[in-house]
Amino acid sequence: VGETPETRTVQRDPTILDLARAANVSKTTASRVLNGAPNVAPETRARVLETIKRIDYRVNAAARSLRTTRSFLVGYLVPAVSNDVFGKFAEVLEEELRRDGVGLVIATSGWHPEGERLALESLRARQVDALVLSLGDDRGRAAGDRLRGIGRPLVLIDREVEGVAADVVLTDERNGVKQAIDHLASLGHRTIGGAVINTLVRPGREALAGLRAGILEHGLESAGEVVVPYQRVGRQMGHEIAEQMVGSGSSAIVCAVPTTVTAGVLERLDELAVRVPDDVSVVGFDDSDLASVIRPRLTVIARPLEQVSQRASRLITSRLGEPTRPPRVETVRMNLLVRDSTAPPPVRARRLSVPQRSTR
Amino acid sequence: VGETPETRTVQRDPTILDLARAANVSKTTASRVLNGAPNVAPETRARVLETIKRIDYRVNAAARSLRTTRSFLVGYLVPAVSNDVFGKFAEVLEEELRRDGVGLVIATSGWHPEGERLALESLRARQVDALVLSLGDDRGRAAGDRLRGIGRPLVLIDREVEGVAADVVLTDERNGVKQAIDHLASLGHRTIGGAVINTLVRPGREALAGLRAGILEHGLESAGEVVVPYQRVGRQMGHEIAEQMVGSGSSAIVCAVPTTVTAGVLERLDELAVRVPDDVSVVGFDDSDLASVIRPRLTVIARPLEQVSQRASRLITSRLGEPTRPPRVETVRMNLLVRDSTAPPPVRARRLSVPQRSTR
DNA sequence: CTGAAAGCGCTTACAG
DNA sequence: CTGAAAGCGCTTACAG
Repeated sequence: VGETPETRTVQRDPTILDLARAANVSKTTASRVLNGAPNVAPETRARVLETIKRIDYRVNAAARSLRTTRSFLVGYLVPAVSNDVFGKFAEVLEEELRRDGVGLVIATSGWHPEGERLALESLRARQVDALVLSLGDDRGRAAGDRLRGIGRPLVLIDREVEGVAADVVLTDERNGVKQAIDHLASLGHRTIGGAVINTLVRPGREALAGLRAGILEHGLESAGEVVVPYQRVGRQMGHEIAEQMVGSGSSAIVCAVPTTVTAGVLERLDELAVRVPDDVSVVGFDDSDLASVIRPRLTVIARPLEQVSQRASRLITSRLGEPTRPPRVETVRMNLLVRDSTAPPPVRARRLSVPQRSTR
Repeated sequence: VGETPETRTVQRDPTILDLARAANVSKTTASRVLNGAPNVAPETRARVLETIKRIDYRVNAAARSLRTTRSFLVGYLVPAVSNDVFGKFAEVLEEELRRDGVGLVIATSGWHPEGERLALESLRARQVDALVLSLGDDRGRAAGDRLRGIGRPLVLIDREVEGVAADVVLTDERNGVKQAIDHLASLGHRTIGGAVINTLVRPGREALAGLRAGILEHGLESAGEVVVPYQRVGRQMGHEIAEQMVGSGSSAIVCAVPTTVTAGVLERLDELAVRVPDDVSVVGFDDSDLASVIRPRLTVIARPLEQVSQRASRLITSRLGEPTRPPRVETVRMNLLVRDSTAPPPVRARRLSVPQRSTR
């Protein structure tokens, strides 16, 4: 009542036209200042900048995107953000991208192929400028076909998909597992069992290869291999691993699996009255909050999680700036962190392995 | 060479005009089908739908946003997504919102006020339709002033900011802590210490109130209160809590703090050769992967994390559909989950408390 | 150094 | 049930 139309229009956010008028310039000049273009007189620039603050102007992201065909959004497809490792990836990725004014949209697959398809679709619909992918399967034909059709820059984390032009950040799990076995062998272990994440993803394949290579190289005996499907990631799976490894007389277990699984292994070993590391040594995988809370303090082979996501973010930035450059593959090393869950094998076990040793 | 211009234009995504032409309708009709408007002839609709599939059309999000002034994006401001609890919130939130075709953009504050300001700013710039906030401080004037200026629907998770019209999902930490104390009192504990998250946030204030009320109600003795600043969330803080509580003769510690802190408490107790639960009982807060991995299995008061984020997502949906409805406040209860970290106090301690009992 | 004008791909009254 | 046209808020050649 009694208000002028102007005062009632307060709700509407100021547009670039409002800004231009308030600063007494054209939209073009206002836009130039907004985008840091060089050809603007210093006083003009200062005046526009001051006006931006005064009227609390911020550019309309949708309009800018429509014009530039860039959404300034990157999507991250991930099995579960609540997972200790993927959560860390997401966190660092977002921090890095934000410096370039790029936002991170997440979509979770829930560890399922169909969920992954849906998540990917939602990210495409969102018209992200690039995608970072922690896929649940990098081997199936479906993965490759689907990815090829996306038409946006792709960064794969620890995955290799054939026939897809993507930038890739790899971790050397093969070497990581080898480090673990070197460590165990030097402690005197002769019979070693291993659990790896499913071989549909590269870390599983590499860890398995490292396991076999290490055992062969040191002339050890394998107490068996367990492959963990994504859908079975959890403590229960760990229980089964523990049972199998104890059953086959392993004095050390390399757990190249998510930490919840390793926690299940320890849990079951404890229930079976098998002491760690006195009776059995355990090596975990990755060093997150989760691992840090487990007792005994876990000896782990750890991916440098921050480094992986930093590299992923840099690959994105460089790719967005130079869309046609050839795909890049970067590899980071894993680190063996020796703590309290590994020790020399018990005397009994050592004795048992002696005859085998001399047989060779 | 020799290609027609058409074949070279393959890169460009089809627009609604391409769709309309291919389906032999107008842009208007195409748009109607896209948005499920009712007034389209069944055959027309079928034809357009078929064409959408055939040419793999998907609507340009930026253009749609520009027209509708909706970005179909919700922002989640959070101290750290790698945190077990916030990660879970983010995950469920994304799953729920996706059903409504809404994406989730995250921004992390790194537990710092300045980081929070920046994160909030980046979310605003992203022009999200609504914001979900896990703030680091819901008391300071800054929080309220900043939030009031946002001009977008707000959902606060476990926070209360005065003078801000926001929908809110609360957890009843006061009652949760009371449940823990009831439990401890019924086990025979007479001297109880407590640690709570900082009182700049509601859970800290409520937990502290619950702690005091419970101790008073049962006529117990307080072994002291420790308040944990956000910046000090970590195991080291837990060490200090353990030392203080042991020093003041507490036979039970209520840890209404992030699980990493509680893990630090257990760690230090172990180093001090104080057994849990034989010498001291410990109650943790929240039940995540982190808590599930700690030994002894933690008795906890737990927020129903999925429920909290589901409610948050529903509040958003309803708010977006009905922007002017009055703000809603919903409260969920905490659950006491009794496991292995709580037991009757040691006999010595029980004896000590007897005289006090009879003195009353 | 500055500005007028076109156009990005949609949605939505409006008219029929 | 269908379509022509306007316009959302920007950026970017183009001209001066």
